Amino acid sequence: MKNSDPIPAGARLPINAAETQSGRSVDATDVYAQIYEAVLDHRLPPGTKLKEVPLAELFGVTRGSIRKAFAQLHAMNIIELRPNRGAIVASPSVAESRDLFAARRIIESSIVDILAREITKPQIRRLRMMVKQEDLAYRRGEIRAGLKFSVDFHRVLASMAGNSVMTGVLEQLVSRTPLVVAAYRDPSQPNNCANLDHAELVEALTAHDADRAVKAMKCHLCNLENKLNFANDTPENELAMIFGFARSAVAHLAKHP
Amino acid sequence: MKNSDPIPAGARLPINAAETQSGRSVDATDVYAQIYEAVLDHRLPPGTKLKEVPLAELFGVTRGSIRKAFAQLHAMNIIELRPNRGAIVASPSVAESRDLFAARRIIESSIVDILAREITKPQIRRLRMMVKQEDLAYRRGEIRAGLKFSVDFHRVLASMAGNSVMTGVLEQLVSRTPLVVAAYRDPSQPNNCANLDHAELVEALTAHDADRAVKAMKCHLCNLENKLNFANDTPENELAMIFGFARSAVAHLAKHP
DNA sequence: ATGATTGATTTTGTACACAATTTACGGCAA
DNA sequence: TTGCCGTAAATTGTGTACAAAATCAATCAT
Repeated sequence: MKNSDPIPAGARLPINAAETQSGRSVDATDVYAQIYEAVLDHRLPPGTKLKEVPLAELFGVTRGSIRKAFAQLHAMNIIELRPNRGAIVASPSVAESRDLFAARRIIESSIVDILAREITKPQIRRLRMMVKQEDLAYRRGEIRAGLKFSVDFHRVLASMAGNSVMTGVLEQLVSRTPLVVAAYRDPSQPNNCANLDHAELVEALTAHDADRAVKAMKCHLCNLENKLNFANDTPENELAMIFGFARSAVAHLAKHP
Repeated sequence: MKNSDPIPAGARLPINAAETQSGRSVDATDVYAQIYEAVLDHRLPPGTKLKEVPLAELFGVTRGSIRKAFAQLHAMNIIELRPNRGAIVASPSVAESRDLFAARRIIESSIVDILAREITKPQIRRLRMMVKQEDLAYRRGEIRAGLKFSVDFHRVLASMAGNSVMTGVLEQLVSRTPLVVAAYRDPSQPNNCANLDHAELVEALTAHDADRAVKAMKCHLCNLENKLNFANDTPENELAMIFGFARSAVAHLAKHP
């Protein structure tokens, strides 16, 4: 075992080499999507080193494509790019994580405020359907699928407000959120991500009650944030928890195993 | 004249080759900054084609560095990257431009709302100084410098609110704004960018009057937007203006001369 | 043991060359 | 003229090789 794999075993990316039987070839965009998905459902925890050559071989592409994907992931704040030291999955600080939720509260409040006034019947139907799908997934125990529906709910909400710039902004914030959850998830909490909150929000929108919708959104985001455990400054760091104090100095020992 | 230059003559980038006498070498980050600045003060109008080889020679770097800078500029929505067809300075549509201003109203309103409550004396001093500098620049006729101060005022405001994520979001929106102005500027309007609005905003913040500050910010952004001429769908297109109708069909003829 | 140093190995950064694609140009026919 | 090809030039895309840097491991001194 001379070349220890940077990607945790048992948390493999779901790629069977590249362009094997499927015929479709893999490019930088696909690499981006695959890595993003892996981060989304916590198969790549924060701090994981992403080496170019192994990834290139895994996807069956050249290092150039990997680097291009890296650049995009970096632009979305999903990975960190350290000069001459490669890429690692970003591990957002506590402050950054709180800021992220605060930003989402501000932006998504505005979105539902707008939407409550002008939402249409077909849009309501679509939202109801999404909530139902999400619920179904969680009931079935399909946590990954549920999580994706949950995230997409917010994306769709944003796009319905009809402001392309706001949609783009929220896309970035929503993309970063799973990373924060991965970093600070409290194992004692259940992870059926507040599906009831989504339902309540849709009800408020149906009633065209902007205030209620805004309140529902803020509550929802606060609920999400409150489920996290920001006690220790160093995400995914057992040592700090064990010894009851959190220092950056000891943190990196546990982060890069 | 066999190889017509894509960069308009007389609108040259302000680079004297690269690493000539200065000693400091030029890399992708510098390229990014230079191109961004050129877009900021309208030396590179929307639609301008950015060819890799000429730029690489101009900056004295390899094409790779140019491409890296392109990727970053693309992530900030400053240039458009068309597969196999190179990069052009983005020309935001009317809808996108309006959305941008709407987004800024929402986000910057929240920022000043927060800031009005917790702004400190030193922060107020700093803002006053910036307004003064800006004013001075415009009075001297230094439009470029004034514009930069004007933009930085919003950046600093955002950073003072103390939310790093919001700061980053606003950075993107602020960066895109000069592009919209370049695309839809009304030549009949003066371009001393509403310095009085900034002063009023600082007054409101000094009085810790959140409502007044929010109103001032919204007014300011509306003023900026109203100065633009969205009449013709095709930015920088004289033909459409001359003939009194704006069609995409004829637009691209004028956009890529 | 602990810490520093050196050399080997791994990993990232970059230049260059060639392939693929698009664009520009000129001739030819309607 | 106007429109339509076909060729040539220009431009972008990509793989490869090599250079630079950082990491790792073993050794040695404290």
